Amino acid sequence: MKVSERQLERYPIYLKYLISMRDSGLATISSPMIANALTFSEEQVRKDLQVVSINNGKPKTGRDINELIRDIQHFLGYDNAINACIVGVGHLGKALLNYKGFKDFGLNIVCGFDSDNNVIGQKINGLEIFSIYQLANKIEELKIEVAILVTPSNVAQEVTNKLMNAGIKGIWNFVPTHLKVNNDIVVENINMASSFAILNHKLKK
Amino acid sequence: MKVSERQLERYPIYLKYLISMRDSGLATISSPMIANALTFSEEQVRKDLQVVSINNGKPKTGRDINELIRDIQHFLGYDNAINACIVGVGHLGKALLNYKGFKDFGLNIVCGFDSDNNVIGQKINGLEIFSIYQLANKIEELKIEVAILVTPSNVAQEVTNKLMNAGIKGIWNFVPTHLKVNNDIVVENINMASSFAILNHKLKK
DNA sequence: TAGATTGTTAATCGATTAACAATC
DNA sequence: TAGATTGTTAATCGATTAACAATC
Repeated sequence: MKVSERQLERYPIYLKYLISMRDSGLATISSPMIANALTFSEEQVRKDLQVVSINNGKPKTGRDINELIRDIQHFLGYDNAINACIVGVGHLGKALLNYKGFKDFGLNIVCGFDSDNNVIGQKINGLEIFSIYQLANKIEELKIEVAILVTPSNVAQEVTNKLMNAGIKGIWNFVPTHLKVNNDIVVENINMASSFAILNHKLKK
Repeated sequence: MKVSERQLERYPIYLKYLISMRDSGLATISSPMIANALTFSEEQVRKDLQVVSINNGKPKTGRDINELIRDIQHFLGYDNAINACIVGVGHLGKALLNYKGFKDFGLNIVCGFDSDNNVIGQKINGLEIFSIYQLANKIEELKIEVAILVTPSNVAQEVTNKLMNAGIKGIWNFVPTHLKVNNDIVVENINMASSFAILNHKLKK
């Protein structure tokens, strides 16, 4: 079963909503109800949920909400956490080191890296900051698969090259720079400028 | 001329690349060259650039790089800055208050808001933090159009309601919660869980 | 001139929406 | 039973890619 990226993006949104509904005491939920709450179409919700659900829904009642939550979490791999590091301990890097939400989606931050001697050796939120020269060692030792890239733009590609040499598998790139990587490396971008372009465009009409 | 959201997301990516090429001394650039650098298809690049360009490209040479930069910046509204505020001065809120990159894309952060008396009245990066009770006043006084929402999840909707009452026009939502808003309010989400779902999915196959 | 790149029009591809019989 | 919701199959919609004549 193949899923599109748009579709993948929707599952965490379903999940958040379903958890809040469960916490407010709901036991079952229907696609039209979810669709209405999240302003998706009900056909889309039904299709999306079919893809991840082990059991069928029941006509007239919908789906068991706990089962659905479990199925989505499993599908998204939340029960199989990935170790990650923060690369670049500036304002945003520090904020991400302190962010509590990552473990909710199976992302386990184990340390940070920086090139600045003033931060190397420090602990932030209990996580040690290592020198960029220790990348290869620590990635292997701590079984780090993903680097969360939050360096200044001008060094992003150079650091990316180091990460590739150090054996990283994926890069979650918060830097507004297009990274060139080997084609066995997975890159996913958080691009604030792109997101804001949509907001701004909608505002101006 | 209508543009899709996917397309809008690409323009800031073009822009970053074009500026770096200009800074390295290039005067003109062709669609195939851009396509190759950013791993887009050349047809797509050509179509995208046609939409925003005032002048046509020249067969065999391509487009004037400065003109192209100007056209994209104008199309994205970067020459018509929008005032915004940070709502919620936690780790991420502080990082965004300190972030230098916003003004590059026409976003002018003018202040922050929080409910915690320990931060109200402080200045971060020269920007004053006001009480959430001053929302309506300050939004009018400082001509704030956009709120950058970085509160805890559990108060996001409640704060959103306050923002709507205070006359906000757009919300850039960094909180992983689906916001219910009046349909004259523009919402754009930065959803880290959604982005990570894509990364994780690609990693696991 | 030859050839790379352009702009435009047509074809393909993929995702969303609609339709509808099945069923709890 | 009646009716809401399901799963599935077909239709539509929109975006990307391909084709190709025009041109610097």
